Amino acid sequence: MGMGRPREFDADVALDQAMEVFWRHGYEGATIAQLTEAMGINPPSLYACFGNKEGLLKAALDRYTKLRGAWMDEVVAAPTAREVAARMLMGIAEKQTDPANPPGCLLVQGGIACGTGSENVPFELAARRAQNEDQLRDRFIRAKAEGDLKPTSDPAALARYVSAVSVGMGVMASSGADREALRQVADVAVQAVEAQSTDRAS
Amino acid sequence: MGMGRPREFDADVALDQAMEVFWRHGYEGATIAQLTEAMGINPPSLYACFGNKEGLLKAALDRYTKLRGAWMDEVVAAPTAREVAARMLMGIAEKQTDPANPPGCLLVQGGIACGTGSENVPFELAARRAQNEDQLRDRFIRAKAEGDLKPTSDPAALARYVSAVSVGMGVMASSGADREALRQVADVAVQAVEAQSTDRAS
DNA sequence: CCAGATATGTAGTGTTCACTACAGATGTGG
DNA sequence: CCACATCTGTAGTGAACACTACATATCTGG
Repeated sequence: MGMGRPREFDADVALDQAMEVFWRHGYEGATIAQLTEAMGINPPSLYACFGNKEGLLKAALDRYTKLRGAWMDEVVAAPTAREVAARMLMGIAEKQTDPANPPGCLLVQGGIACGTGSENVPFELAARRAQNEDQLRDRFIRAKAEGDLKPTSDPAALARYVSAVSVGMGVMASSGADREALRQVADVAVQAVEAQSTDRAS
Repeated sequence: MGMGRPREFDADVALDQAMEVFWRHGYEGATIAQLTEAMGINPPSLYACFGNKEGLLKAALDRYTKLRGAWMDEVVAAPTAREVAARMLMGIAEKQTDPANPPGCLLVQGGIACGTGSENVPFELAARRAQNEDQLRDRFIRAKAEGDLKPTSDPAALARYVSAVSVGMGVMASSGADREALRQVADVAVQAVEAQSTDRAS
């Protein structure tokens, strides 16, 4: 029994192109024709490899979060909660206005509200955003235990806050806000985390 | 020359129903069939009254911002910048989890990314969000002039920040965050505005 | 070189979409 | 009661959609 004809395209390269299309047009706004053209393949190859349109989105999301995982690790490796928030939000200001990608964040642009039949697309995106929030929360729990955050602070609320600001910045970026505007937002936002921090010399 | 047969439905009532459909499914996810059913009319009535699907969206957005205008006036009527931000964000926590409406904000859920042919829908929504931001900015400019905000503060950046947090909270609400979770985010967010405020006894 | 297995390109499939032609209904002005 | 204008319901329109049948091509194992 042979192993069949080998695939003629690189799935990861194709996913990078698909990511861009979903990023720019959203799940429902992206058509199979646009996706296949960007990926450089024909519909049967797409369906053989990813199952269907939603399967392709999930694969693209997997790749997206995998690519961003290393960066998130750097973010939570910062020495203080304040610095974690600063790295996170300043990094987001950069990334969401990187001309190499569509503006904003795929986990938001992908689809916040969808039509009947695609209801779980928003859930899928929300779940991936929640992963980042959980990572922040765990880091802030540690910061509180270390005395870096005040005893009265709520690490889960802080993580949710930073996550909310990130999402808001992404929407702004997608509607034309430039890098400097986002940096200013990040700068203000960090001050709330600072207000929850202790005054220990760093 | 007669005036023709009178309309059998109330345009505002119909718009309220259309708003809800756009809010829940987004512009592209909402179908004419869903809209006409919710509005209790047939397609020809819809097109005669609103032109096309995009015209209906604009009319629904007009009604949405009109209904919310009174509330925004109350928000900026607060005595201090801090109180403005608190009213705004706490009010948003309430509104975006009001079971009478779909979760989140129509100006975001309506469509952040759209397919080819609907490119100006995201622009349209962004323009309406910018109106709120401008209103906040003007209020913060006044607060700075009054000595309520520090001389080093940037009213435009503060307004952009509050707007970003609002949007982020809306996305969270749409993905299931409950009222208490949003209140906590608002609570943290206000502290950044507080950090930009002077210490005058209020 | 053959059999089995998987990938590819062409050319569709049925369905759903936004939108409308048309005929009948209901109003106003004379 | 009539001419005219606007609305309403029925029943579609062509286009675009996600997805696929099928013949052909390219691999492995024997």
